[in-house]
Amino acid sequence: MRISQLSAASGVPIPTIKYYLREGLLPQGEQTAATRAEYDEAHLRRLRLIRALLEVGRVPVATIAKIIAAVEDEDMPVHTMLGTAHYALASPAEPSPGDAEHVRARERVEALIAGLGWDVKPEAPTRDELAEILVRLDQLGMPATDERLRDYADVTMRLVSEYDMALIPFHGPRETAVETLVIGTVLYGKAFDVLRRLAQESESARILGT
Amino acid sequence: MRISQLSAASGVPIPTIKYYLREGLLPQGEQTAATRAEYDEAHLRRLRLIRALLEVGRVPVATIAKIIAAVEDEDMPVHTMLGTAHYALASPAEPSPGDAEHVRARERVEALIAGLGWDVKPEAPTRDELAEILVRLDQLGMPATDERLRDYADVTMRLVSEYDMALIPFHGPRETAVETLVIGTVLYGKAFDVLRRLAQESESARILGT
DNA sequence: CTTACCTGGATAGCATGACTATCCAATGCG
DNA sequence: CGCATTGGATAGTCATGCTATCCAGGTAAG
Repeated sequence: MRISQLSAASGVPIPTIKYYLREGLLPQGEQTAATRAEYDEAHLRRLRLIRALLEVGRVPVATIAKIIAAVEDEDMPVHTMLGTAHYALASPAEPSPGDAEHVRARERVEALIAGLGWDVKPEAPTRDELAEILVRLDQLGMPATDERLRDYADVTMRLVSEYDMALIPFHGPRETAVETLVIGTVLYGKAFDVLRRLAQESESARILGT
Repeated sequence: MRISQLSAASGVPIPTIKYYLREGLLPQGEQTAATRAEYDEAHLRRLRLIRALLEVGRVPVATIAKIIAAVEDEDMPVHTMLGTAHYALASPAEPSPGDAEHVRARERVEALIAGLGWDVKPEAPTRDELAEILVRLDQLGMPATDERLRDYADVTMRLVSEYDMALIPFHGPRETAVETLVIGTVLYGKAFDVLRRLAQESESARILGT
């Protein structure tokens, strides 16, 4: 299919598709002539993934590009690729990881992870992300209790191991594994968020008698 | 305290504080003279809330302004105020709520909510948000099973009723109730997200034998 | 006093991110 | 044959969230 058909099938304007091609989010089509290239189903699928990450997950274009680059680097082993993709989805580095409050929160995070017996790399950016949230909660006068964190973590792990990770085809094509991981992280993450807000509304109505 | 002290105490630059004042995120200080105003602890607290929502939750300034406006409208009953704040936190309207796919997904959402016995207003934007995610998952060839959605929802409701809503001082000052709700939605929502990513990393390491 | 420094208020400018528009020469289909 | 389409390149746009500059009135240490 040509670019105009790819555009029609996906609903993405041609200039935007060209932009994604430039940014390396979408692989080049197969050149059939100097001014003609063919696109296929894989491009359409990739385009849908890009739009889902951008529009639902608000993942920056630059982050998507990093993930794609890891997929396309055939020399990278699958677990490294998945790790790269995963870390790319972390929020951009927080400003504070230096002060005393953050260090203390960071220690609470270490203790939590150790207590759960989780296997998380010491340099995972996720650790600082969580610590930063604890700092903010403290500053707002609503510190998170160990019990609450622990409970959230237990529930999270159950769902992750039962669904998110159980469904990843680790030994299939690399592209598919990353796709499944990213969809699990971003789209189901968002689904979780929305369900939480729905549950909050329902509980609020129940408590306040609508 | 004067603006320079507020700035020093919060770490937010003076021009940024002035910007928040202009946008109505922060109430005016008490004017003590034509060119002098006094700020207090409430301003500092509000500033910390704003920064947490912006930096951790990535909530747009315009959305924060809407929430503040609801708090400041003394005529608005508490449950209306909480509803307003809550809906303001929904993602900006999705583009598709018209086509056939979305309508079908929307019906699945209705069925889910009904099946759970949740009390959610028919016009809640959250319904469309969830439907939109289901549409994307379908398009990506990874449709969400009813079982998975149901399981996510059950777990979510347990945590929400046990923590998020249980801790809201519904009958205290209106400002505090909204603050608690918003923190519960945004900061704990983010904490959940980070815990999920930590759990995913740990599971991935376990499965791939690191 | 007085003089250097803050203030609050107003206006304008900037950086980033995600597009969108315009050109251009080379096709290629009818 | 001739005109719409294509790929590639370059530049412009729009929304956000600040940041910088001015200005005149006010404060406060010496």
